[in-house]
Amino acid sequence: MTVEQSIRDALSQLTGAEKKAARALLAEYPVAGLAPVAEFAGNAGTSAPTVLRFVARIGFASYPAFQQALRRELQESLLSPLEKGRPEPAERAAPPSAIGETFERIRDNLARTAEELPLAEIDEACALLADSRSRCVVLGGRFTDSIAAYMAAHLRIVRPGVRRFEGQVSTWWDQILDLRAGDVAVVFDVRRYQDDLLSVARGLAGRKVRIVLITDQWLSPVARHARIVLPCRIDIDMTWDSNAALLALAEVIVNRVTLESWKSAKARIEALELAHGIVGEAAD
Amino acid sequence: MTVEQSIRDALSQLTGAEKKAARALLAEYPVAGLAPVAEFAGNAGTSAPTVLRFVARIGFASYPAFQQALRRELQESLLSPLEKGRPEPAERAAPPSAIGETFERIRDNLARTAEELPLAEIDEACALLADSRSRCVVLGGRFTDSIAAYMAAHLRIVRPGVRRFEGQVSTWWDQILDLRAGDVAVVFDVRRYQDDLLSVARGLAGRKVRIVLITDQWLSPVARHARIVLPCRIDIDMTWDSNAALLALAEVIVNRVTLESWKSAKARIEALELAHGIVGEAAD
DNA sequence: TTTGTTTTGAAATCGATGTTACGGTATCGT
DNA sequence: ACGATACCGTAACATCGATTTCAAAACAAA
Repeated sequence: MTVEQSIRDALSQLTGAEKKAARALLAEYPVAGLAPVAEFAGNAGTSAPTVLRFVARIGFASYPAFQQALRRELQESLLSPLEKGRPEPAERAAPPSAIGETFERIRDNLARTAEELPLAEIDEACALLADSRSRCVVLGGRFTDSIAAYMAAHLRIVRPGVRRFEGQVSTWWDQILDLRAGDVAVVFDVRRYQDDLLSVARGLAGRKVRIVLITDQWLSPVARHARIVLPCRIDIDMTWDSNAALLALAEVIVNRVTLESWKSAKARIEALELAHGIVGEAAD
Repeated sequence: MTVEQSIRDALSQLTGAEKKAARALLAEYPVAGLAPVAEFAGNAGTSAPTVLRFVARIGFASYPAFQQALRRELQESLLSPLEKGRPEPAERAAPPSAIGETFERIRDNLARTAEELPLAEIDEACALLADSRSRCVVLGGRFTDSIAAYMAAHLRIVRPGVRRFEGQVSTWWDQILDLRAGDVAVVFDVRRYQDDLLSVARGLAGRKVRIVLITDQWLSPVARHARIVLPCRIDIDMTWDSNAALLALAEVIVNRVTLESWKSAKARIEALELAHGIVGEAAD
């Protein structure tokens, strides 16, 4: 039994502040534990006594004993460079929990989606999006709107001319007027297909806007007007569908587009980092 | 200049007993140096003062300083070799099915996340969220804000009193005043941690609001103020991180909460279906 | 061998670190 | 709202470990 496992096992029985210590250690395993207690505690945002109670709880007689165990483990793992950290999922006793199962289903959806997705279509979609001469709008339905937002937030950084349709549907029509033939629209729509999306899509198609549709396996009616259709698996047999595959697909596309238009993308990313980014770095 | 190199450079100028120390360290690098001086000296077959002279000779002010350097180095080398600063996508081989591979990585993240997530913590988080007496706010950072929105859109249906913090950060402070002790906040924050989120979290904690933090494996600083911390894998070794695991986790939680508070949830869902839903069905 | 120099470890010192005791505070149940 | 319980961090304490001193040992040169 490795120390890491002991911690994960005991985690649920730990008190609040002890959990802080546990998390800090797991986040920087095992180095965090090799520091003096005070430093460890500071890192974890708690006090030294709590850290000591924590190591006692996971079964060590003293802090030095705990550190020795860490060193010992570390030495062994360094000897077999093959190791590379990941424990065999087999040896991990995963009690068949509802939660694990749900995750499993979501992963399955991802796998099937990846299998079934027409690669050529994705390529074409990425090519369309990488062409920075055209404008680009992103929109989605009731729940998928968030995913549209996520994608737009990234795309906007990579290339110019990205807009998102949000809020009142009626205002969308005004914005459609700004679009020209050859522009690109990314539409998210999954079951409980919304007919306002459909009519907007019709409007877009009317203005010769190319539509990239990201939908479910049953295909939104928007497909009729779409240049490219990318179906994802969303069913997980629970109250709510899972849109994780849509998000993953959006991420794949964003990364791909970033690569394809790296030259301009890089410049934009750096400019934005300067104006916006550094702020977050200091936190710690 | 790594410590190991310093040693090799200095090796020739060391005295006999000091060389013993150097050899012992190189033989079990860097673990040997993480032990207390006496142990190190014993291992090397020499005495503590010699080890100290050795450490001084290779340029450290003290033994603790030397150990700190070792830990620092170790931590960096352990950070999955990927992590070190983002490589230029150009130099990255983007062979045939880059797309399939990316999907693969995202799925891997989901798998590891599911493995490493503390189930008990999720249970507790769900219990908090299923308690409809408390109010509940959802918020996220630059990119994760969309995921917050997604989660809020679902939660809002399942239970009453769900708010989302969006738009101008300054307006959040007003809304915090509406919250009472025992209310719940779901905070999404991943690397490039934003310090406005941190300060808001601090504010929330000050008002005794329970914070459920969904973050990455390196833990947002918000963790200090969080009641529950759920770390997800986000690294896929590309320009952009993948937040798919966060979304999946949000979905898992939403489904779980829906089940737990099914009685009230069912009524609300049906009511909303009537007011809002049927519209989309006909389209096709 | 003897002398002067360098190197080394035993022992003493000093400081830091782990540990414990205690009082305040939050949390939960009544 | 109130009291009981558990939890947590401050502060005092004790121990261990890093550092320094110094004298003996090893070595080199005469």
